[in-house]
Amino acid sequence: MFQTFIASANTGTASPTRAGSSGGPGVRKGRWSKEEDTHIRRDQWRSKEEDTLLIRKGQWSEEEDTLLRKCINQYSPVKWSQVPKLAGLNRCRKSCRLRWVNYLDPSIKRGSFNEDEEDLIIRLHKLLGNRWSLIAGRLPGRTANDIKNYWNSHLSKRKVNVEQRILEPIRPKPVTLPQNWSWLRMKKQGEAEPIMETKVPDGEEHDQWLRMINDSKHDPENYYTLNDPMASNQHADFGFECVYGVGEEESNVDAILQGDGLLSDIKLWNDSEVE
DNA sequence: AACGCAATCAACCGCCTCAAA
DNA sequence: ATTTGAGGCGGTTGATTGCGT
Repeated sequence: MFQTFIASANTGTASPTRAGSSGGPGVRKGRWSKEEDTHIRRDQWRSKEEDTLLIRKGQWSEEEDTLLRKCINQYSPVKWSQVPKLAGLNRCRKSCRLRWVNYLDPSIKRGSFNEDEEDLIIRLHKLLGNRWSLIAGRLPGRTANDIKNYWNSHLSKRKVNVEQRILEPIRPKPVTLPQNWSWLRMKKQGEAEPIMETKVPDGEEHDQWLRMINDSKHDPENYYTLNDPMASNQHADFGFECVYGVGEEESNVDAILQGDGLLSDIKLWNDSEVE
């Protein structure tokens, strides 16, 4: 089915113009050409078992896609290390996995990102930085690779803009909140710049907010002191968990997203918006 | 039509973590 | 305690595509 090629025993390379990791004069470097790619060459990701094989690289053919789809559908859940063998593919496990998770998985959403998704990516990137898989986890049907590519090709162009609005990813840290509770202005400790603005919710959402705060009061892990922000004009020292919900980082993010209403009014802002 | 440049994105690379041996 | 294998991740590359000249 695939071309075979006898590799050099020393270098393991399939092309006479290529060498092993040590390289050397006259040796071609950089991306493998299409022509070279028709040869089957070594794969650095491979396991010991795979080491005995000559693994294909480069663009996937329709035939390979079909084999991989068939294999996953038939054997799922399956160990990726077994996929090449089961599928009859001369690809390494990692290549198979990547092809599936980034392209073949039927749950993957194709097409351009809409405004909502874009907005969500910006907000999540502000919170999480370049943790693409976490971000992808909150955009159904989108892969980490797609989001990363989209960020790098589209959103990073607006980086200057974004950076004016977002000073840094939010990290749990104690802050002092001002007396004006119609909105909260949080400041980075020791710095003057406010990093975000949000409104304290009212009505039922306010009750939810207070419950969350009260619950967290009794959590010995919390490092902040707490006053009821709506009950008085006192200052209160908070950790960001207080705003986002107490727990692991992920659940904090969930709190932001699920608590729409509680926190949907999170607003990125620049200096011109500061009172 | 031909060329050059920029943008896009699939795929590769190297590293990390974790579990099992 | 150490080694090994597997899965997963973010960064990067380079082929392809699109667009302007």
